[in-house]
Amino acid sequence: MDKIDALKRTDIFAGIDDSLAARLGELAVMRGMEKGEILFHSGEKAKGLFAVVSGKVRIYRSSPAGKEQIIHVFGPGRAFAEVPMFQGTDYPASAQALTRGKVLFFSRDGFCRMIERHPDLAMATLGLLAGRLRSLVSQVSALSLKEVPARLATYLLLLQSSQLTRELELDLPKGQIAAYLGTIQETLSRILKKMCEAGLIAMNGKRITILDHDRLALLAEGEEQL
Amino acid sequence: MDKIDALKRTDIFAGIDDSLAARLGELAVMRGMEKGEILFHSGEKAKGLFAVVSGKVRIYRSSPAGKEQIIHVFGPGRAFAEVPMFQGTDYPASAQALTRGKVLFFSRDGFCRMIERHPDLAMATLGLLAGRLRSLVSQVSALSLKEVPARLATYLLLLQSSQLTRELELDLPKGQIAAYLGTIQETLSRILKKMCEAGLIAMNGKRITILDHDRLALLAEGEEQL
DNA sequence: CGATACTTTGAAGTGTGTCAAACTCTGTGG
DNA sequence: CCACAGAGTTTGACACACTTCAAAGTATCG
Repeated sequence: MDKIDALKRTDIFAGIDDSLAARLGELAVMRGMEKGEILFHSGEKAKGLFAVVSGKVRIYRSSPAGKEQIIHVFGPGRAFAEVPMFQGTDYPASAQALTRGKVLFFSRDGFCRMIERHPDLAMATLGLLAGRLRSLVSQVSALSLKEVPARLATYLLLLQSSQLTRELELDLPKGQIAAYLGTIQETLSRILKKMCEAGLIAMNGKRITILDHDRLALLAEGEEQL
Repeated sequence: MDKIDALKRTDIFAGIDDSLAARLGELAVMRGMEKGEILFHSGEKAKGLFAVVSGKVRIYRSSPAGKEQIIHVFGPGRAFAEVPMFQGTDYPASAQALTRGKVLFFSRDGFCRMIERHPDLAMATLGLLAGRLRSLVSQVSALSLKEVPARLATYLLLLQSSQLTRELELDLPKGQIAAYLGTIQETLSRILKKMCEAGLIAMNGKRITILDHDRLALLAEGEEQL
């Protein structure tokens, strides 16, 4: 896939006009990534902005003790590392490839100059940041207000909402999902088991079927317990 | 309450500087809403951004079958419809006033025009959102990676960094601080006591003195325990 | 000075993390 | 095709940080 095509498929640059796309294309560098590869570390000086072309990238932070909290997981078409473009200069979190794939890279200076000159690009970026802000706010409240079962229920319902059926396939290994939910594999495993026993879901490896959508929603709201 | 005041109390524009606030203030329109009033319908083209000044607004979607799903309920200070506003897309959900109240409205056209005329407004708003994202990222990771003592230590050091002396005054009732740290009054109280006993701080009501800055910093990093 | 809000302290209960081990699945190479 | 390695997953026993519940103590303000 060529660069211009790829960048038109990203959330930030969707809908831009051709001449601008061409110029951004000159700016962009396509690069491959291997599974497990670190794209940047938290605290490092930001060199630029990324957009996923193929594969998956996780944005996370780790504690000295080695525990990790996943902040986001981005798939094709999603841009990341925008924050240091506009505030501060170092990455607030680390990025690692979850799979083999490709990313587009835009250097910081070039991108900033583009934004200043093109108001609609600025608007698109504002939209992107506003969306991120929203998801982080709900992540914060979930982490501090809800217990793991409620967070898991929310996650399952979110995954399912993008499906047509009552089935869903976990898009990440369970350990990664646990890290996203702010917990660990073992706890996740136990809670999934409880959910099965309670008749809320059925599980078969990575495939999960929602059996009782309403009670799962109650659980997600914290109005009911497991 | 006047417009400038109100917009400074909103989540997205909190911490905005005065000149920017003044310019946004020109753009903003304060309007009343009656209980039950529909502010916009899902699928409508986004005309702008709202922020609740007083009262409550619910964001909901209704299915073809007539069933309604409430997605959010927003109270004073919360902005909504930012994403579609910045992206120029349709409203993905509907908004209805749950109570009598007031909202601030920022029209998309006006905002766009202002951005075109003042590119620095775009950069400033981007910087604002980016800064909030940065702090939210830290909050998310702190909640799951650090224990309460470490979060509290971080908070104290943050408060103190804006002071000239080693003393600091708690800006919120302790119950509120506890909520911010993702815990409860009682726990906070106990940990403060422990910190006193360990000689890290001295406490006198709402006034706290940092006695051992270095060890507090180690605690905040999770490198040491209480 | 009394009422209300805030804070502190104690005892008991619980969700979740830790450690350790067994188990399953997948793909690889002999 | 089987055996093996390695990652991912599940399970159990145990420890502990934190919450809950309850009550007493302390500020603050009319």
